[in-house]
Amino acid sequence: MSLKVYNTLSRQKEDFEPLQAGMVSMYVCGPTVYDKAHVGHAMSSLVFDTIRRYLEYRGYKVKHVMNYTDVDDKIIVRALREEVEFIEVAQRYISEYGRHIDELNILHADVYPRATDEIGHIIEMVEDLIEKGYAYAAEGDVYFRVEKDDDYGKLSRRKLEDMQSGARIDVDERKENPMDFAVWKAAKEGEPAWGTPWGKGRPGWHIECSAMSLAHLGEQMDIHGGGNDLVFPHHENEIAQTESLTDKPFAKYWMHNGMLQLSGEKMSKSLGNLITIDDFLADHNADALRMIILNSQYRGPLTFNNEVIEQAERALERIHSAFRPANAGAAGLGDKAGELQEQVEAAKNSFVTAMDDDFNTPGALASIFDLVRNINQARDNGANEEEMAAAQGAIRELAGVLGLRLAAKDAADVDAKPFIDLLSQSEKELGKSETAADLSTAEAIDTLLVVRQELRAAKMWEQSDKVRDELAELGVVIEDSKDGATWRWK
RNA sequence: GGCGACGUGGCCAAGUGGUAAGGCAUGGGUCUGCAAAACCCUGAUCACGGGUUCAAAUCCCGUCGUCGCCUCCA
Repeated sequence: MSLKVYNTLSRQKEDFEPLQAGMVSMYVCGPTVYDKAHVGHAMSSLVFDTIRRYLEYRGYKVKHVMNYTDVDDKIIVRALREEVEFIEVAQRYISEYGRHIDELNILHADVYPRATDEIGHIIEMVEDLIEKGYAYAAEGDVYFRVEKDDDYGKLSRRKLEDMQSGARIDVDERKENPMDFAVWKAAKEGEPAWGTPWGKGRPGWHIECSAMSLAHLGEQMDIHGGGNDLVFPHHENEIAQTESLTDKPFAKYWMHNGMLQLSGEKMSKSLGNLITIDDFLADHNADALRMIILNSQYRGPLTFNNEVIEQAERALERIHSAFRPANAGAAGLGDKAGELQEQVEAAKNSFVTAMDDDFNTPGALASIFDLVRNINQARDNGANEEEMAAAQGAIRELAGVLGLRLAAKDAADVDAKPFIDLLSQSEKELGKSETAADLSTAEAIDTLLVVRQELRAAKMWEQSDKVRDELAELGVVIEDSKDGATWRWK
């Protein structure tokens, strides 16, 4: 069993062998913080969180770095519009993204470097590039000299000639080659700027990641990740800059997640067809978003729409069904308990096999669903709590590797009043004296079930169904069985 | 125009040479006063056309379609 990882650089799945045995360094390009983050950003963070979790499950010690781009044109534009300092805009959205990371159950990176905190490193790097002839200053801007870089284009598989002929960019007279890109930008009046030997200015977009990864992970790293829209020019340029200086392969494995598709198009700020993370979480659980992402292979495009959200929520309910308690009076599986244990082993093995194949999360989910079925079958066959516990623990463990919380709603977080009202109403109809009004939510629901049972015993179907219907409106599902009724949160 | 990815049952989606995982939905059944859940059963030859092979969804060529990048972008 060995882990295979698809490397954008080679366009092939390769055996995963980190530079240092047992250790993995991983740098993921984070957002440019000029606006609210959308579910596409979340997808990237969730994909690499899952990769990290699995690497850790496989026993690797992972050093995870995710940067924030906190100075760029769009941030500056926004700050001017709001009449605040650019850093204020950046800080606002960095704080917000940090909150999303927790809401989405994404493990914290070891470092969250920000461009403006590392200007010193960046300037040093630009100086080095100029000194070695890989970059040149022109009226305060500094450009990378692509023709000096023999293998420029190797990541995105482009040739300089092809790009020049089809390029939609304006030819800048100051560039030696139209494809030369800025590593440093001269500041215009009123823009944030830092002093350098070639004038006041700010970093180009690509140089920050090079400088920060160099500072935090060294000259080489194992995994460099991001959305596949970053392959060119961002990552291509990072490679050009960094390898020109170090003369060593920058990242061993380049990993890119596919784009989330909303109504057939990439969700992006410029297209204006985005759903923010806040929008999504206002109506749905974080597990639902993760489920959608896990259901497809990370490299491919991801269909995102209301139907898919609904399907993911139903699929989660299915996983939750494995955690329902044993049937009342379960006799136990006895000799047959071994079968469930074998099924647990089988599920774990197929989970690892799937994940080892370039993080095939849909396959991993299939293993979990198979085990869910096995548990439910065992319950139907009379398994007791103890017999189900190990299998349920395995579901929790494997789902946890995928970052699913599977948290049950806690009755203590729900206001008891509507349930108590419903209870006294029902008791009135039954002609009973009313129960004390200081019940907890859970107690009120338990008592409602008792009352409903009395109504049913009296064949007062209309009234008993009303209790069920009204509880359903409050989010409580009642399930009858021959051993009595149980309830759960929908 | 250049580069790249993709097209699998109603929907989402694995599978990249030996006759197609999983989830959602549908229909039937068990259970049930009814319902819900769970469980059982139920359906695809893999965009289209050629070719290679004993054998292809899986390799090659072509066609059509969708999408991404080439400009800021997860």
